[in-house]
Amino acid sequence: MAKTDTRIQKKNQATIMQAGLEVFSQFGFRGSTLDQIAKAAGMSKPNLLYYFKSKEAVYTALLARLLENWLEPLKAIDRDGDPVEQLLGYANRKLDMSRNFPRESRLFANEIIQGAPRIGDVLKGELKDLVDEIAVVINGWAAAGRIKPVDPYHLIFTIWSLTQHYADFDVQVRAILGGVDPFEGAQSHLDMTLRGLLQPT
Amino acid sequence: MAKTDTRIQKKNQATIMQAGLEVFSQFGFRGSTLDQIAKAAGMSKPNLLYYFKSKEAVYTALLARLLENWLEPLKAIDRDGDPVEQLLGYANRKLDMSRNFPRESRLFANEIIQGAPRIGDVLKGELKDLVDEIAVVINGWAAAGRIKPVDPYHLIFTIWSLTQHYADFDVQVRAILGGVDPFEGAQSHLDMTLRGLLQPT
DNA sequence: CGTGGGTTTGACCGATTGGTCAAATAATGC
DNA sequence: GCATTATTTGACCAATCGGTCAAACCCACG
Repeated sequence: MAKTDTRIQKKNQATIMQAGLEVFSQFGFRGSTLDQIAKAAGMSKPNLLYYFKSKEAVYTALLARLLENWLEPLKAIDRDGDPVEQLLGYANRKLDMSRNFPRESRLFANEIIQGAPRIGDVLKGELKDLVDEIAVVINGWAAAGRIKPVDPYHLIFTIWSLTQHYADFDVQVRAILGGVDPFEGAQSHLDMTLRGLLQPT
Repeated sequence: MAKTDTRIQKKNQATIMQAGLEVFSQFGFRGSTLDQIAKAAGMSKPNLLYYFKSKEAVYTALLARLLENWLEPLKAIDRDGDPVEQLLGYANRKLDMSRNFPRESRLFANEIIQGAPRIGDVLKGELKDLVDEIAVVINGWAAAGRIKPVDPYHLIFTIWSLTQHYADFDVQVRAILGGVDPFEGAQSHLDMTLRGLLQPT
C-alpha cells in the first residue's frame, strides 16, 4: 500500500515540491496560493491535490526535507579536528548552500520571520540540543587556547547570518554590487572575518 | 487642504500604521489582510480605508517611513572620524535598531526576500549610491593602513547581516538561547568580530 | 440647540481563496 | 484486446479577499 509509488507518482511529487519551493520561498505560506503552485508545476489544481492532500501538506513536506539538509553540516563538524579549520569548513559549507540552494534558505527565512509556527518545536528541541552540544565543544577549544575565547552561541549565529544573508537578501546584495558575483568576494571575506575572530594571536 | 489633519486623523493614521507594521512584518504584503490590520487597529475595515485608500497605501507608507530610518545611520558615519570607532559605532547603532524596532527590520526583510518589488529602485539607486560612497571612504582607510585591507561592500553586508539577524531570526535565536537575552552577549560579540576583522595588527 | 462637517460602519460586490466531486482520460496487468 | 486501476480535469462550493457605498453617527462651532 505504502510502497506502490509509481514512476509517475514520484515524478509528480517531485515536480510539485519544486514548484512549491519556488512559490513558498518567495511569498511565504500565507502569501502563496495553490493556483500559483499548480501553474508553476504545470498541472491543474485538483491534480496537485491528488498528490498532496492540502496546501499545508506541500509546505510541511518541503520543510521536513529542508530541515534534514539544514542540520547536516552542523552534525558534520569534527569534534576532534582542528578548531579553526572545522569552523571555517562549516561556514563555507553553509555559504555553498546559500549559493546552490537560495530558495531553500529563503523558505526557511520566511518561516522563521513569521514566528516559526510549524517548526518552533524543532528549533527548541533538535536544533537547540545540537547547538548546545557544539557549544560545549567550542568552549573546550577556547579553554584549551586553540581559539580565542568567544561566546559559542553568538559565534554560531554569526556564521548563520553571514552565510544565509547572501541567499535571503540576494536582491539587495546584487543591487549594490551591480554586475559583480556576490559569492566571488564573499568566501574570502567570510574566511577573513572568522579567522580574525577565532585565530589565537 | 493638505494641512487640515485633525488630531483624530493623526491619531488614527498612526494607529493604522502601527497595526499594519504588526501584521505586515509577520506575514508580508501578500500574506496580510485588511481585516487583520483593521482588527489590530481596533476599527472597521471601511474606516481604515477612510484613512488609507488601499492595502497597498498602508504598506508603502510604512516602507517609506522605514527607509528614512534605515539609511540614516549609514549617513551618520563620520568620514573624518576614527575608522574602527566609526564602523563599530555604525554596527552598534544597527544592533540597537534590531533591539528596539524588530518589526521594522522584519518588514524590510520580508520585502527583500520577496524580491523587493516595491523598493528595488531605491536599492539600486539611493542605497547603492550611499554604499558606493562609503566604500570609497573605507578603501581610503584601508589604503592608509588605518584598518586591515577588506572588501568594503562585504564589510557592509557583514554588519547588516550580523545586526539584523537578531531581529529577523529572533524566534530561532531565543529558542536556542533559552531564557537568556540575546542582546546581552550580542553587542560584545559583534564588537569582537569587527575588531578582529578591522584592527590593524 | 442645530447644523454642517468629519467620522464610522453594516451591508454588499465581484474576484479569489482552499478544497471537493463526478466524470473523463490514460496507463497497467491479464 | 479488455477490464481494472491510476491519473487528470472542468465545474463547482463555501469562505475569504480587497474595496465600495449609502446611511448613520459624532463633534465642534455658531
